[in-house]
Amino acid sequence: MIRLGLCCLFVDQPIRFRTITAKRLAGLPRVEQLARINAICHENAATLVEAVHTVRRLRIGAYRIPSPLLARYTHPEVGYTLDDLPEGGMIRQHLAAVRLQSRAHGIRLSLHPDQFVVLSSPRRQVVESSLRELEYHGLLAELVGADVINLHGGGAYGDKQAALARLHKNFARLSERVRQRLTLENDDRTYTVADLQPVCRELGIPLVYDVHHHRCNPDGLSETAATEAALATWQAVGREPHFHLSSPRAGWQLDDRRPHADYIEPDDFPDCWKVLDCTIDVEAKAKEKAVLQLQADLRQRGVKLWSR
DNA sequence: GCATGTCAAGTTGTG
DNA sequence: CACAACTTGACATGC
Repeated sequence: MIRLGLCCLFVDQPIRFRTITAKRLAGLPRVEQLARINAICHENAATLVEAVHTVRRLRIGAYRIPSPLLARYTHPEVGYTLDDLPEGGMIRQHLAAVRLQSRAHGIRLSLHPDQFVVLSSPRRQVVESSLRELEYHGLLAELVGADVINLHGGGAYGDKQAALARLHKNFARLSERVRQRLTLENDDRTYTVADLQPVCRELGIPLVYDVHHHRCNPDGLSETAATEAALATWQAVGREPHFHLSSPRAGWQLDDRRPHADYIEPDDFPDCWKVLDCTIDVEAKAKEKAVLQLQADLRQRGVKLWSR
């Protein structure tokens, strides 16, 4: 059975997450900073409850939580912990409600730290801030019950093997709760499935196969072979596979096919995925509308879809 | 009122 | 060598 996932945001549904910049907070006294952060985090946690509820109502089986949910959590100047916030307890309660709701309804939750999180960097500061950011994701994942923290390989710096060796070494510095959730994803410029598979096997972590990135950044593997390679990493840990799908905004024939389209072109859905039991995050600008449209298109083509 | 620019962070590839 | 792309809302500033 196929489970399609929504990534972070909604277009039609009235669900909006809030944020604040560090610069905006910088001039305020600490108490005032924490009050502003508290209001945003509290609202975002309540919004997340609504998001999961809405996803369930729309019969969408997976949801990627926005990383900045707890705004500026790891910022060196204005960072904080939940215990620093006046309503930290309430925020924890909302996040616990998300965990219970997602478990009760079988909705799979994931996180995807952004491009600043790089475990392969030769720069110490970059690695240190990445570790901090990943620990924040680990805390959030534990509180809401997300089983995937998905990361890219990062830069190559002229030597992929050396870079992956650094990633390998830095992985050991992560807490248990991050390590048991971390996954690696092939990207559209540097690391392919062929590059990442050995690292994933060594680390005992799963590989998130993004077929759109594979089409932009090929490695000689067929889509079937890449799918098989990724599947093996999920089977090794006894968990449901997780893939990514998107369609190019400007068509496959143009130079730059990396930007994502509003919707998924059904023909871009790999045939070899149609019979799998797996989660597929839909990366499309039209967000929940694109997920619902693809569900309808796949159903029409006889694909069995998750629905409850 | 509306358009525009800025905001923590990394890296690659283009012009 | 500078800068756009990945990506999005909040707010300040200027017209």
